[in-house]
Amino acid sequence: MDNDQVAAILAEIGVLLELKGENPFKTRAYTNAARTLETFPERLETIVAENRLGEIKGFGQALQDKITQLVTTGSLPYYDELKASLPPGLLELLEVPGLGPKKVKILHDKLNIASLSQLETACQSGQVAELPGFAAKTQSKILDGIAFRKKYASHHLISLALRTADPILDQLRSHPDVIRCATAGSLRRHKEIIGDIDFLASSRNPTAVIAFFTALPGVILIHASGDTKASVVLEGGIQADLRVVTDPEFPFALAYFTGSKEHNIVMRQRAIERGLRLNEYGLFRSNSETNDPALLLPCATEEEIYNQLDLDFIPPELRENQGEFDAAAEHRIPRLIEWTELRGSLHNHSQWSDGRDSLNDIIAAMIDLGCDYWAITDHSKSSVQANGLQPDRLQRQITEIASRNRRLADEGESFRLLTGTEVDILNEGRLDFDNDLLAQLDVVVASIHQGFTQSEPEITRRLIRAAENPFVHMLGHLSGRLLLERHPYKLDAHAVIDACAETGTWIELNASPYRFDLDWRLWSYAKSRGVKCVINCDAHRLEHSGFLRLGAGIARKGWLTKADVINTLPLPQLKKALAQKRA
DNA sequence: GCCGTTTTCGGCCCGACTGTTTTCAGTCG
Repeated sequence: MDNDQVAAILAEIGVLLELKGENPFKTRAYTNAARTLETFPERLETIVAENRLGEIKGFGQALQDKITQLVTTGSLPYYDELKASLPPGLLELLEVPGLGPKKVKILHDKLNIASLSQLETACQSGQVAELPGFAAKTQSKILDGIAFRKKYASHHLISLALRTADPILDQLRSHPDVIRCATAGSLRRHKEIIGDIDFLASSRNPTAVIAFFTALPGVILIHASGDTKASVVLEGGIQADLRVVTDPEFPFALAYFTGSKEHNIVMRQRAIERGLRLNEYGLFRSNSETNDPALLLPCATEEEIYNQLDLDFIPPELRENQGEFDAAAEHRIPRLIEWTELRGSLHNHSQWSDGRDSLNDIIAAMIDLGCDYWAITDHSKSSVQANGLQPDRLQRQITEIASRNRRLADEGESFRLLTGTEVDILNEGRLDFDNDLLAQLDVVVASIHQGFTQSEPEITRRLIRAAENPFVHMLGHLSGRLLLERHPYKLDAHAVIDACAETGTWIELNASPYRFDLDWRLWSYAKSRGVKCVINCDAHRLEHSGFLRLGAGIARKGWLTKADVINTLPLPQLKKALAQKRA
């Protein structure tokens, strides 16, 4: 079993223990261990073989034994027994808003409810309202929650969340009672999938701001509305929370509500170690219970809060408790890449295959955007569904791009189109074009578009063979996932990264918000192996050039700097880098 | 289940809101 599989099982054990009513700190130990493994840079197989599990913080004897069993035997009787002791439907009950482990346990113990449909029936017949701790209001809230769940997704792509949040942010900022306003939470941390949108505002009149927010035209449902906090559902089904604080409290609240939860826990612990108390209202001297203003250490910005805790500023994208505290304490937080440092994209499509736009339109738009170059990497012949190019059409496209570039040169324009292909990786790792043809192209991206159901060793081998081809510059969308739609195919990403390191092959960070592939959690491993990143739009229409910005956000989450990303290079240096593998 | 120079037990982040309660438990973030 690999890291992800073990992490998934530990996370499920955490939830199952919660449902059993176990000690919450025990359940947290499993949840924390799962989280650690999700982003752990080394392969568990290696760690177990070298008997180093105990060196990982939070991995005590019990967890070490269980993980070792999972990695070496592929199964864990403790988990199987735990799972068998509870009906599988209980897990989905937890997804109903307002239902936590305690209430689910009561529903199961008293009414033998073990699925969403059973819960719906019991609510409709009024049985749920009779239970201790439940009443009419809870019952109808559960019914609303089940109906809502049928109608809307609970998770959303960051691109949709940004489109939803930006206009609301503008409206809040224009309200006369709002002093400062920002988004926080997973949106500010630039997670690829967003559960809800968190807004934070400072004001002397929170009631007015809350009233304004809950009355916005996009609000279709109000979950909760108090003096300083409101929770609503917006059109499209995204939940949005607003918290209103005083202006001096704003930086503390911004840090607090940006999270992540795991990051905040460490922040609080650091405060306690220094005889301080940190919460969303401030950083206070002494451990007294009250938020006494006389004991406040005023901080005008988030950076000052970090400094008070002997840390350098930690950019929101890194606040996942994934090593940022050690780095910040030792002044090792890198200067993360900015999207404006990107000079172009090396994986894009045109109307020659399944893109929408002509070469001329692409040239005009990308010059307008300020790019130095833009590679046209249309699909290869086997991608019939995407109108992939036969070799003769690709030859014609090479000629046409050359003539466009001559015209650009004549006009004194420095922008250039680059020729290229997104060549299919076929079975056994053969490529869809001959090396003779690939050798004529500026940029070769190799990607898998078929044979998704092959075994992990087969797919891993295909990708490694593609990396070994001297004409392949980079591997495209490595895992093949489509966020919220399609799981990645099975592959050993660490082994492929190792092969890229050995062959000098780059890995794409596909910046389409449906992909963000390679996942940000794997970039620190890739970086540690010296593998370079290319942030590509995989543009199929002009507006997809906006993905550069989103992709840079994901690269920042992966701790990448300008030097780690190939397409920050100006054209002459890029051409040298492209020639390097072939030489 | 984890952790530890106040160490093998007794802690483990903390506050807002809701609903069901006659003072608080559960959920959420």
